[in-house]
Amino acid sequence: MRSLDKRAELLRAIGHPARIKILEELMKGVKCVSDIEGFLGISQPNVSQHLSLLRRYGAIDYYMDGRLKCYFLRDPIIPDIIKILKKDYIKELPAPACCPVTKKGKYPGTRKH
Amino acid sequence: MRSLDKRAELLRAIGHPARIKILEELMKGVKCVSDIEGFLGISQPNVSQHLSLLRRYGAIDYYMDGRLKCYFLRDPIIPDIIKILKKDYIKELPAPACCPVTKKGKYPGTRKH
DNA sequence: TCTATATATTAAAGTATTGGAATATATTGT
DNA sequence: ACAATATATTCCAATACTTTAATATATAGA
Repeated sequence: MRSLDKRAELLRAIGHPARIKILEELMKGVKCVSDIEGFLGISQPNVSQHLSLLRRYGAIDYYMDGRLKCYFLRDPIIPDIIKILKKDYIKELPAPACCPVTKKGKYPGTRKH
Repeated sequence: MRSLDKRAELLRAIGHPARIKILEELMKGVKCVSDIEGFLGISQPNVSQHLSLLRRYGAIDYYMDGRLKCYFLRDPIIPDIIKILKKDYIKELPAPACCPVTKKGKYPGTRKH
């Protein structure tokens, strides 16, 4: 299992609108840099920076096809996370039942709200 | 479905070792602030700051029990993400088959690696 | 009401992330 | 070898995040 630090790192690597969009598009299939530049609408150097970061964290990789770099998903956790982010959750988790026991013990006072 | 920006925001809210640990512990049950201070081993004000951030993004909430604040998970996406982060993935995603078609078209040159 | 306990807030300082601009590198076709 | 295309890198200013330290607030019990 990933260390706590690696888990945090991974979430931060994914946690940028441009990078989430890149990963979502890569889920549909391989894309070269100019494809990505096309749907992101940001500068080419900035696209490269985001791709480079994602690759640094092992989320994606690429191979050369002529002079194109074809990027694809590499870390299998990515599709799982992307799917969950798109999921619709109808309601909040149920609040815990009255007066659960914390380490300090169930406080004898009355619940305020 | 959450907007792209909200999805990024959420991942960044979770993406810190202390906050991941907090959420993991809250999955086991309600915890008050001093419980959390106990297992994180960081200062009480810093714990409060992390809790406040998680609450600002709707990930958690609390109720009062006497003078204790009992924190619990609120956003149902949290357990799903925490579970995935702990999952063991044995191998990388398979590299795409040779010469897939990108928007620019399948380049006629030879693959370099 | 006074005190102790539990938690929150604020400010300041340090650190990391981001995007723009300019430039560099690599590969193909000529 | 040269020009054109595709992508990467570097540097920098701006912004955002994190932590520490000090202080503030709220509640319960005496």
